[in-house]
Amino acid sequence: MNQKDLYILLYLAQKTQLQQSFKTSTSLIAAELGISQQTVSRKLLDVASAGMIQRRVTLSGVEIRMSPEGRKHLFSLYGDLKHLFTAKQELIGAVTSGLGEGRFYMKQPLYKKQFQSILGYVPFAGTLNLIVDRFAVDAFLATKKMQYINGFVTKKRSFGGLRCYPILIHNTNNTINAALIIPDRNIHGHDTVELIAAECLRTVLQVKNNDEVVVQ
Amino acid sequence: MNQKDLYILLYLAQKTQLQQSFKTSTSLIAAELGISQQTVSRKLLDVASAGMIQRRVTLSGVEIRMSPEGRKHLFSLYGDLKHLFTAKQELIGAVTSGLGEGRFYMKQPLYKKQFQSILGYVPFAGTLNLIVDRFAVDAFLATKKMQYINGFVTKKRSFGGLRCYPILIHNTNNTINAALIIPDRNIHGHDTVELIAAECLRTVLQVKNNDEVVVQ
DNA sequence: ATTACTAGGTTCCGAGTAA
DNA sequence: TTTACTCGGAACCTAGTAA
Repeated sequence: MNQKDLYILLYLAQKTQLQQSFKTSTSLIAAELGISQQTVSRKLLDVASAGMIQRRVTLSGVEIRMSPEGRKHLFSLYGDLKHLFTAKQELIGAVTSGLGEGRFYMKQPLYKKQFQSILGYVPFAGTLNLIVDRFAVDAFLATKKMQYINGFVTKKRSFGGLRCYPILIHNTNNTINAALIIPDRNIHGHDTVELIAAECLRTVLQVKNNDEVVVQ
Repeated sequence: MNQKDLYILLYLAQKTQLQQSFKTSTSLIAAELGISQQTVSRKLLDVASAGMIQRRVTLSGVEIRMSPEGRKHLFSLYGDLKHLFTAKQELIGAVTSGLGEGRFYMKQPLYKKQFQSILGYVPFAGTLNLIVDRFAVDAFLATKKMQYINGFVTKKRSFGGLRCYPILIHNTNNTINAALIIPDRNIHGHDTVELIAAECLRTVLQVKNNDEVVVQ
């Protein structure tokens, strides 16, 4: 079967739920897929001759079933996608110096209270900054659960909200629960992320600037 | 993006593992996919302008990344396939009279012994025969685990092997563990399957000929 | 009403080649 | 070496229509 006809097979798989037979007509499929009746007729013949479906012409249209080969073909695609989406995602970053701002933020009681309830611990007063690939961050975070830390206002100034992703951070020295945070008012570009944990990450991981750590 | 270009996106998803960037060249992809360099160049432009990938031309080729939209697109496909393949499969059949052969077979000690070890019980001496859709059987059994019952020879005659699938059978009256068996020497067409259980299924399910039961 | 053939029009592909 | 344009030819799609 031509790779390009995959969408036809997917359509038929949906309609047959992979096992029931499906009574329809070429013009009905044509209307649903936005192509001509003639093309549907031809495509069904193609897909059937590739052994992907069983096709029977009746008085009132066509009756279609997925064949074992068709199911096998789609199952293999399913396996590939499953592998891609469930593979352990990780983000590699190099340690860099923060601006010392993190320490100030982490001391705010209204942040601390929220972190305690979301993460189960009060973070160490200081963040570990990592230089990462901005695109890799997007992809990595897409697979992680986000929890929002609300901003607030004090007499002196206002503090913005933060997106907080619980993660695991490790290098050759250690592995610890931590959280990746992205302030709404981001002082870094998207090439830098901040990590917080119950303890001082620099100490626990025994890292200095430019050392690599892995976030999972 | 054109539905037909899905195979390109799948190829790129594999190569990038959905998140890493992937340095390659149009001619390299062309060779791997068996199409021309020119077509690859055009397809990459198409897929990129559909927002599915991020593409950067470098001195030595192209660098490709999946975009969030591309991942979303594939994730939705993954979800569809997952739904299809993990949906609870069931087989509906109508009770019919056997030829009384089942009872004879079920009395053979060498079958009984194997059933005991595979199913955990000695089946009732008699089978319940169901008329089913032969294609639906294939599809249904494809999702089930098969266990083989060996044939054997006695002084009087030889007995063939059986394929045995542990299943759940139910109707409005009851639900019980049972097994679907398909003799290697099938006396029925593929339109009939035989079911065995610890007890007499006709009695437990309170069924007579033509009543419907569901096999899961 | 169907499916599916033929014919012609459109799209798509790839060889050549510019940048 | 690249990517990607032009353009001729191949592949593909759909209108018309037979069965």
